[in-house]
Amino acid sequence: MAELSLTSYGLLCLLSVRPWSAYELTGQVKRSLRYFCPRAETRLYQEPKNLVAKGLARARTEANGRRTRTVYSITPTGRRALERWLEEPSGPPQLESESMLRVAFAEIGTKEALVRTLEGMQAHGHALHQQALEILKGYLDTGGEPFPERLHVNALTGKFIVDYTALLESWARWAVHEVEGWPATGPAAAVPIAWDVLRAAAAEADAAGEAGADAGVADP
Amino acid sequence: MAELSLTSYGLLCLLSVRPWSAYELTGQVKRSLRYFCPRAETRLYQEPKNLVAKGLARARTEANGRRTRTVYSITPTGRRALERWLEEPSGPPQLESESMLRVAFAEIGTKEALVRTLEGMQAHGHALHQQALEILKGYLDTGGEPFPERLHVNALTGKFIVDYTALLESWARWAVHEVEGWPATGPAAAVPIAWDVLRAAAAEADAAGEAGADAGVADP
DNA sequence: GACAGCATGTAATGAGTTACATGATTAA
DNA sequence: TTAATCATGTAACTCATTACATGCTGTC
Repeated sequence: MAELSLTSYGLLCLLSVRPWSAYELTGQVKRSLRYFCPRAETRLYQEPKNLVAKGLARARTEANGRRTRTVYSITPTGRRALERWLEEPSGPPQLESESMLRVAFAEIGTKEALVRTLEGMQAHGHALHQQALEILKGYLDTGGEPFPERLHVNALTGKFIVDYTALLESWARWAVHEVEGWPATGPAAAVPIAWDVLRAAAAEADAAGEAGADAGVADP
Repeated sequence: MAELSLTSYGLLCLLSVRPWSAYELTGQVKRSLRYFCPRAETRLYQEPKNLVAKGLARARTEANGRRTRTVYSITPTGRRALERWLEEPSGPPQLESESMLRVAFAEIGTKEALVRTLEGMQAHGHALHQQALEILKGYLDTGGEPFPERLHVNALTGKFIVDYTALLESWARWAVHEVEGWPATGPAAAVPIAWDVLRAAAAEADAAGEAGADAGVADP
C-alpha cells in the first residue's frame, strides 16, 4: 500500500466535505488550503486521478457544452483512509522563504536591495493578513457559511493564519525600521544595533519562559 | 542561462562566506538555513555539482584516508550571480504543515487524535524555539562567533526565527486549551467557543490595525 | 575486533512545476 | 467580433526525497 502525499490527503479532506470538480478544488485551495499546503493549480487536476486509481475517490464525468468536466467524490475506502491518517503522527511544519534567504545574506548586496526585499515582505504579509481577516469576518457575518458545521475547526486554523500573517507583516515592518539605522549592509556600524536586538530577543524570551513555563523545562 | 533553484542560491550564499566541504554544508544548513530553506542532506551533496557545472563554484578534491572529500568554493562569476540575485524580487514565503491540515479537518477523527496532533505541534515548536534561543545566546556569549562579521544580519533573521517558533508553540498551547473545552470533534457544542474565538481574533486585528496602521490602508 | 556513529557519496523514483493548448463565457 | 477571463486539461521536465552503499574513527 503505497504512501499518499500531503496533497492527496489535502484533497481527500476537501472531498470529505462534499464532491467537487477539479476546478472547484482549485478555488477551495486558493481560499484556505494554500495557507498550509500550497500547490500549483495543475497539480489539482492531476492528483485526483491518483485518488481514483487507489479507490479512494470516484470520478463522474459531466458534459458541459463541448467539453467535459470531472466531478470527484470520496468513497467509503477513502473515508477510512482519512480516519487512519488522522491518527498518525505529523511531520514538522516547513517554512520556505526566498526573502529571508536574501535578508540572511544581505551583506553581499546593497542597502537599497535589502530594504526593497523587506518592503516586499511587509506588503505581502499585509495582503495575506487582510485576506485572512476577510475570511474570518465572512464567517462572523454569514453564520459560518459556506460550511457552518465546520466553524469550530475553521476558528482554530483561522486564528493561526491570522497570527502567522500578522507576524510576517510586523516582523518586516520592524526590520525595515532597524535597517534604516544602518549606514550600509556591511558589518561596520550595524553591530551596536545588532547587540541591542539580540539582547532584547533573549530577554523577551526569558520573560515569556518564566511567565508561561510548564512543558519540557527542567530548571526554573 | 538557466534559472537556479533556491537551493542553489542558498548554498552559494554559504559559499560566499567561506569554502566548505559537502558534509560541512549539511551541518551549516541544519544550524541555520533549514529554518527557511529545509532540504534533505543528500541534496547538499548533489547541488554543488550543479554550481560547478555552471561555473559558479569550484570543487577541490582532497584525499582523507582512502576516501576523497570535495571542498567547494565560490568563483567570481558565482559572486556576481549572487549580487544580481539579491536585486531581484522574491517569491512569497510558503508554509507547509501536515499538522495544520489534520487540525483543519479534525471533525473526521477523534478528539484524542486532535489533542495528540496539537501536543505534537506544541512540543515541536518548543524544541525549535529552544534551539533558536540557544543560537542567539551563543552569539551573545561568544561575540558573534563563528562569523562575527555576520552578526547584524543574523540578528535580523534570528529575531524572525525566535518569533516564528514562539508562535508555533503558543498557538498550539492555546489550541489544546480550547479543544479541551469541546465535548467532541463534531460541530455540536463547540460552536459557542468558536464564535468567541472568531470575535476575539477580529477585535484584536481591528485594534492592531488602528494602532499600527500606516501602509496600504485607505481609510483611517 | 565488533559495533556505533560520523562522513561521503550514487541511483532510482516520485512529486510538483512550467509551459502549452484549447473550449466556453462575458464585456467592450 | 475581438479580447479578456474563466474553465479544463496534457506533456515535459526539474527538483527533491528515499533507499542504498561504503569507508573511516573511536570505544568497549
